[in-house]
Amino acid sequence: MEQDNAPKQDWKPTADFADVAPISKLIFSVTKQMRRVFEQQARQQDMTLPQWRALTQLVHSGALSQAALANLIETDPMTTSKILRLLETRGLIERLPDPADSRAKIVRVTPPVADMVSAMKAVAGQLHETMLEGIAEADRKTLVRILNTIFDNLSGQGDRGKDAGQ
Amino acid sequence: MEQDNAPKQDWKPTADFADVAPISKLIFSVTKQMRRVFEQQARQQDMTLPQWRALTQLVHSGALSQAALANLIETDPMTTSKILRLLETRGLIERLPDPADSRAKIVRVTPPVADMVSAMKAVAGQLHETMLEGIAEADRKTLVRILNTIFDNLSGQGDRGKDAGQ
DNA sequence: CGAATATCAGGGAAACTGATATCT
DNA sequence: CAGATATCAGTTTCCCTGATATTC
Repeated sequence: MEQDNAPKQDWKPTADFADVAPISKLIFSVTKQMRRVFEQQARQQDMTLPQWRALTQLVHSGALSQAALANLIETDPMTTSKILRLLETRGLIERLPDPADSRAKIVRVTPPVADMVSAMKAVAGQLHETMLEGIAEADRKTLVRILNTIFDNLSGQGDRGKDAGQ
Repeated sequence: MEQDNAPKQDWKPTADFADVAPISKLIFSVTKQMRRVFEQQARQQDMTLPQWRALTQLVHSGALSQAALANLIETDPMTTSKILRLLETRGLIERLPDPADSRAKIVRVTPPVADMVSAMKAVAGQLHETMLEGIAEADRKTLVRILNTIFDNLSGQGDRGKDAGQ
C-alpha cells in the first residue's frame, strides 16, 4: 500500500480551455442554456431547434429548394432531408416537384402550420426577453455587430461554410 | 413607397423567428459555425466538444466527483457518465472511489493526456484568434460582459440550470 | 425515511460518411 | 462528361426518460 493520502498530480495544469479561449467557452455555455430552455418549452409542440430553424426560414423566405434551405439553415443536405421528412410526416411542410428542375423539390410550409408557429413565437419571444433582461439597447446593438463579425470570420473556415452572409 | 409589400401566400406571414428573436438566431448561427470548425479540427484527436469541455474542466479544477463535474459542464449525470466512459476507455481519465463517500467516484485526468491537451489547445487557440479577428479589446470586454449577463439571466430558467455555483 | 450518487436500459434526434439514381 | 439534387444505408454522439442498487 502506498501512503498517498495527498493525491497530487505531478504535471502542471498550465492553461486550459477557459484560459486559451474564454469567449468561445462563454458562447458555448450561453448557447447550451438557450438550447435547453428553448427545447424544453418547444417539446410541448414536439419541436426541436433545427426543425424550428427550418420552419421559420421557410416562413421568412417562402418556398425554397432543399439545397437552398440547407444552405440558409447551415445544415448538410442529408440532415436537411431528414428534418424535412419529420416535418412532412406531421403535415407542417410539403415538398413539390420543381417544374424548372426535375431533380429538385420545392419546399413550403402548409397553412395549418400557422397556429403552431404562433405558439412557438410566443415561446421564442419569451426566451428572448428573459435572456436580454437588463441589457441596454446600445449594448444589444454592439452585441449584434460583434456577433456578425465573428460569423463572417468563421464563414469560409472549414470544408463547408461558404457564403450565407446576411 | 414601400407601404405595401407584396404577400406571397394566403395566410399572414407576420413576424418570424428572425424578427421575434434576432439575437437568439445570431447566437445559434455563430455557435453552429464554431462547433463545426472546432469539431472538424478536433476529429484529428478523436475529440468532441462535450468531451473536450469535460477534459478541460478537469484540468482546470483538478479531481472532481462526477456530480460536481456534471454541474460545471452543464450536462446531466447520465450523459456525463457516458462521456467519461469514452474518455476512460481511451485512458484519458480515471475514476477512483471517493474515500469520503462510497457512493461517489472521483474523476481526474491521467498524465498521458498532456500531449493531447497541448495539441487541442493549439486548435482551440487558433479558432479563438480567427473568430475574434478585427475585434477591438474594448469590444471583446463588452462581449464578455453581455454574455455573462445573458448566462445569468438564463440560469434558473427551466427545470435544471440552477446557479452555476454550488 | 428521504435525498443523493452513479449506472443500466432504451429511445429520439442530429450530424457525418459513402454510395446511388436522376437530371442539368 | 462534370456537377448538382435528393435520398438510402449506416455509425456515432449527445440528450433525455424511467428505474435501481447503494450510501449519506
